[in-house]
Amino acid sequence: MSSAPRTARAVAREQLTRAILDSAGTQLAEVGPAALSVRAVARDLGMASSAVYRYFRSRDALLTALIVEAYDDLGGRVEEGAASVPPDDLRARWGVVAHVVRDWARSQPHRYALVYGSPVPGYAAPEDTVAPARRVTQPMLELLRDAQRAGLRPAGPTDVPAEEEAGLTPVLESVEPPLSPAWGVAGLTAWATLFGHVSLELFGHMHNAVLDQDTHFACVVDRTAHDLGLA
Amino acid sequence: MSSAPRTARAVAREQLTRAILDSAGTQLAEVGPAALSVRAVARDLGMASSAVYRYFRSRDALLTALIVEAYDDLGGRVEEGAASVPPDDLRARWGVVAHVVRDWARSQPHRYALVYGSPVPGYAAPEDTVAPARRVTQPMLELLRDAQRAGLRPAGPTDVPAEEEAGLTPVLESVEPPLSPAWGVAGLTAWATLFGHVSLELFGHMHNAVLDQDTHFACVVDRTAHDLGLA
DNA sequence: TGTACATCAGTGAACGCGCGTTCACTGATGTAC
DNA sequence: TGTACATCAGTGAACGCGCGTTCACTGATGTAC
Repeated sequence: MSSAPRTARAVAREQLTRAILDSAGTQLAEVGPAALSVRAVARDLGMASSAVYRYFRSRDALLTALIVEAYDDLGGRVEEGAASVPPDDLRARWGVVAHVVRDWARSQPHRYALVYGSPVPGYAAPEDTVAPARRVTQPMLELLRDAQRAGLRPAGPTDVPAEEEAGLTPVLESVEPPLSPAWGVAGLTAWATLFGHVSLELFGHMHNAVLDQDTHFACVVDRTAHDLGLA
Repeated sequence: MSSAPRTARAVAREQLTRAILDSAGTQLAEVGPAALSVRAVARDLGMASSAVYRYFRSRDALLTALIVEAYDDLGGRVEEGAASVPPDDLRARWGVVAHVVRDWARSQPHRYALVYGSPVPGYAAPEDTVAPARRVTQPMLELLRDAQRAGLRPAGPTDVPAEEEAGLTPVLESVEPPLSPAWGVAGLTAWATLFGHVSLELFGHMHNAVLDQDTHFACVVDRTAHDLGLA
């Protein structure tokens, strides 16, 4: 149980767990989450289907692991991206975060669809997925907090009804010092724009409308930056 | 073949076609599009599974019919909503359109997911779905055109790069007179915000963030209205 | 109006395939004395 | 260090179930003379 000298069994277990997740990830890209099959994974790895149950308690547990992995992967990249620009260049930070999300989604469309697309029927995501999911949004919230701290103000109306202010409590208090209601609404709107754009593009709704997706996305990011008062 | 005196066969065919679509719609809500099953529909209607093939050439054809029906249903409601307010009250029109989309999505989440959620793996939507899909967006484009005509201007930056202007051609020219590039970018951004918000809410990403969904949506609609220069 | 023929809806069996999960079991790896 | 025992990974058969699609066929409905 000590840390350094891994036992042969533990090493094998770790490797096979990875191999199962990788194979399942490939599956996912081909048949989608609803058709993800324990037997197909086992077949792919040349083992009995029952053996997979030594590693994942059920098909749903395997799906949960894939979801957590996807959030962690994207979350890690967003964190890295946010940290890669000068802390006080908020416009650049927003641009990097937005482009990281879109680039990741485009390079791994099935993983994006797994976490931000339609829910998988009959599957209820357990609590384990909540914390990884937050890794993606937390850097955005910190960006808003820093903008507020810097004395910036979002564009547009700044008067938020009391009812809304109360309803936003979880968002507003997810950073220290807490966000003002106006920043909360502006941030949630920008969040909807970003993920809305990526979903529409990835799911094929822009195909007949916009010819140059990269250029258009840059414009949308610019617009949202203005809306957030960052430029 | 004359119009009034329908033959008994034609009447029966129409009714059974409807019954199949209704049953498939129920299926959809329970197991999702990927698991939609011709045999289950047949079982539900008490007929042989092979009989369904007299009505739909394949499972995919059935899925296509459901998609077309969903777009037509939502599109019709959006059209009605847009027509239900005074033509020159553009702020009200945007509000109605936005709320129609969200209300429809919340009341029929599986149908919303079918058309705006993750693509169904292995299914490629045929050309037949393009026109119905446009029914949803066309009233929004006409709203933008009317705003432009009325001399309004979207908030934020109005200088659009030439590259983007060229890429937006399909959108800009989908109404008469065509939209300016600034209106195109603003409109596409608002579109992304609207559908992004609805997807995030419906797919469970707001659950831990926002307590009062109705109030928050009203705030987002208000923000986008300002962003479009409508209020 | 009645009859002969063509069209169409629906059947049931069949093809070839898939799935998640459990269970008793074998044989290898790890651990404690 | 060597041995006895416990733990664990992996097997293969089984349970009970599902699927899309095709095909030859029956019997009812529609049509043309």
